[in-house]
Amino acid sequence: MSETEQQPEGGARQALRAPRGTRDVISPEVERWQSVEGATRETFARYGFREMRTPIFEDSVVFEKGTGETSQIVQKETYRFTDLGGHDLTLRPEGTPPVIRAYLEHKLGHSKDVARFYYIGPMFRYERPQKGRYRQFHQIGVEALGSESAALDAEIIDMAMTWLGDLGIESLRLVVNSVGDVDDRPAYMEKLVDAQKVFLGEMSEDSRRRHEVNPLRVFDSKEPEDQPVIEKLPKIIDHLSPQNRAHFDEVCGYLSDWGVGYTIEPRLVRGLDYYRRTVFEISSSALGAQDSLLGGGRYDGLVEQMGGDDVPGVGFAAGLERIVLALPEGAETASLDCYVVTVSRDLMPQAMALMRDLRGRGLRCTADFQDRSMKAQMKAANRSGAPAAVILGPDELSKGVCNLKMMESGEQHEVSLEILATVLAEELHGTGHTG
RNA sequence: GUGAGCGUAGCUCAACGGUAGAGCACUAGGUUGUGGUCCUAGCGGUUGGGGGUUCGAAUCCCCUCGCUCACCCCA
Repeated sequence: MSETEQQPEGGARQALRAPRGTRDVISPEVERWQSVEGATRETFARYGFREMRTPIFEDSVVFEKGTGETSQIVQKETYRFTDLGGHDLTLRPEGTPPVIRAYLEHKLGHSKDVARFYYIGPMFRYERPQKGRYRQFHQIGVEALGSESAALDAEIIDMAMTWLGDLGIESLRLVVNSVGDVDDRPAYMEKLVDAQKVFLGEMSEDSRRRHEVNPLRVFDSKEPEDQPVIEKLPKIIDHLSPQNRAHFDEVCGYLSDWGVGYTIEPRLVRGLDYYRRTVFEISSSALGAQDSLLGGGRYDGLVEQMGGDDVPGVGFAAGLERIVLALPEGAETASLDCYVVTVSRDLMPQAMALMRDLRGRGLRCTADFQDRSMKAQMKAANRSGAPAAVILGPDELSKGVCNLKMMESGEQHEVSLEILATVLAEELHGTGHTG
């Protein structure tokens, strides 16, 4: 706990960097994020979900009650601090508890309709960074509160698969399982713990620890030595109560009817403690060790645990960074319609006026602001990716025209300044450069 | 928190004990008003930071910071 100053920092100038585990999302990557976000909003809207934006920090109790005081996330991975007013706050490590907090705070369950929300935003966990894992990462999540219908579970799983498929992500693998609830979980846990005790000597050190902390997670072990043991342990899927078994079969029935490919994975046990009954996970082989793109499940009981009525819920969260990583290569779209080039620097006022006019008509344009030679401006125009260059010189201006040069073909012709915007729009449309 | 690998110009890399180089990129010129090819020239690094060994360190040793991958955990 003792803080020792250990930062030589000898040199005069130490480059400033983004904090460990955080990153800057810069063009062209940021355009990929934007396209994912746009497609996400459209897809979710088709299923009746509305966006909810909650604060990125909450009173720490929100996560203690929601995520769980004993969970690893809350115990070891939160960015938790006391603000100047003495409030105990936590940067949100996941999206579900804040949504439920807001649902309760604003009495959104009042109508008894199923409340459907989605969120997109940063989450924070103090972990060792790795491929597809960051300290500030971004999640896209959905929550549906107010129904325990298996149809809802199936719909949400279907939406998740449709969504990721529409984004163009290939090699998706959907696994589903049921982890039971109060009806069958306590009895099963006893059986599981007893069974594990028999094999303790054969289990890895990590799994012996899991046995103490969270016996279910032994199923998650990747240790080779644990695999034979796991095979012999009782599976919760075989110990479900009749009603939970029926619920799970119904979910699977829907998926089968719809042709959604899935695998029942008895070993799937999600990390968060609040999951009940249906759990699912979608992974992609396009990623490394952190191959889980999306995970979710039902969390009946969580709303009550957070101080509300007994409202059932189901949802999922997906990692935006991982989705972007798994995305297929896409063509870059031009971010400019034209680049304005002047023959000499004293024409800058005319160039500025022209650009104001073009922008007013909805066209995207820019120019060189460093008084560089025309050749340099043309190089910049080329680099900018703009499909067209608009050239202004004394000759053109005296005639009230400009030279419109299409960069790809190299063709160039005079166009009256008055109709430039229209002509340009037509040219761009014709060549599919409207991006 | 644990383990392994790696940090040299904007980028990708070379030099592996004798005071740092290439390609690409960038800038300018060849073209007195025109980019993307070509040619020429130029800019650019106290080799992540600190300490040590040595006559001499990018190169060897230690510490530190960071990156990467994996464990863990999870999106």
